[in-house]
Amino acid sequence: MPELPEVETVRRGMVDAMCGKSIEQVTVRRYDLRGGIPEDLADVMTGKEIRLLERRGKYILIHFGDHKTAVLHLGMSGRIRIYSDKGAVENKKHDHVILIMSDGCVVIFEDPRRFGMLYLVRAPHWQEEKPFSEMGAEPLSNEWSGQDLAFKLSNRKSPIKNALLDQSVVAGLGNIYVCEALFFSGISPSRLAYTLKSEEIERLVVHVRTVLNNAIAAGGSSLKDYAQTDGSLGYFQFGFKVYDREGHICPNECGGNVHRIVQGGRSTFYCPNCQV
DNA sequence: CCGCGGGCCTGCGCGC
DNA sequence: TGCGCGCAGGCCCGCG
Repeated sequence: MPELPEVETVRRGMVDAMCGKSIEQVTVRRYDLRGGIPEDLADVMTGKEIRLLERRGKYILIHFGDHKTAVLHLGMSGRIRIYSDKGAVENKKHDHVILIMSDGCVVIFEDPRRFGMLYLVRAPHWQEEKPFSEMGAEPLSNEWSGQDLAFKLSNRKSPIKNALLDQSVVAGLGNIYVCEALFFSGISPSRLAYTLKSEEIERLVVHVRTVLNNAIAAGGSSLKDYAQTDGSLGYFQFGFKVYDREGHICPNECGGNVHRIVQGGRSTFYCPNCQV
């Protein structure tokens, strides 16, 4: 799925269309997404005013200011499309949930692979529920630091690549941005997490933040499935240094080239020359 | 408790 | 042009 920058881009796109407005009508076309859409979703959401849209890791929280909060996750292929009025709406095969807002604007949750999720949690104590209760720090917040990351890595025997994909270590990273951050940090993805020195961990924190911020500024990355809420594409994918660039020369011009290996069943891209 | 592999779905690009 | 295969940004579960 979209990783943190794409989810943040989607959240920002949803704010104007939804915040301060109420939901007039909810249509659920399919309930059998991963985890299942709750049967009472429409009952709970209809008529509610949206007070706040918040992101936590790769999740978007839709707060109504009452005892329920809706949780949206885009899975691997989820999208949100927004139309400013009903007349402009296109119907697509995998449109699973359609929200009509009080001003006539339409918000559609589309997800071909159905790995996405939309469900309800208790409010205001949603952070006490899984997966939020087990989630690591927000990497762009002040609560995240080299010290925090070092603590999380101190007993980890898995490769640093795998550890950074674990949402309980730090929230919101996925395959792309982990590869990119490790490249900028000059750290091999195969290094066992607990062997990183504090100075390397400090570097990693800096580069994770930089790569995420740059990607958000570019509107995220558009691979096969991801687009912004107005259908336009992010363009950060043109800035990838190593991700999906197997065989290309290393952007550091070290004389080496980008390799692909498989870790935990997923592709990792890196420069064996620059990343040690 | 931890780490790994498989499963969940559909669509796309590639090679034959 | 058509078809089968491998692969994809994530997460959860069960096993060792």
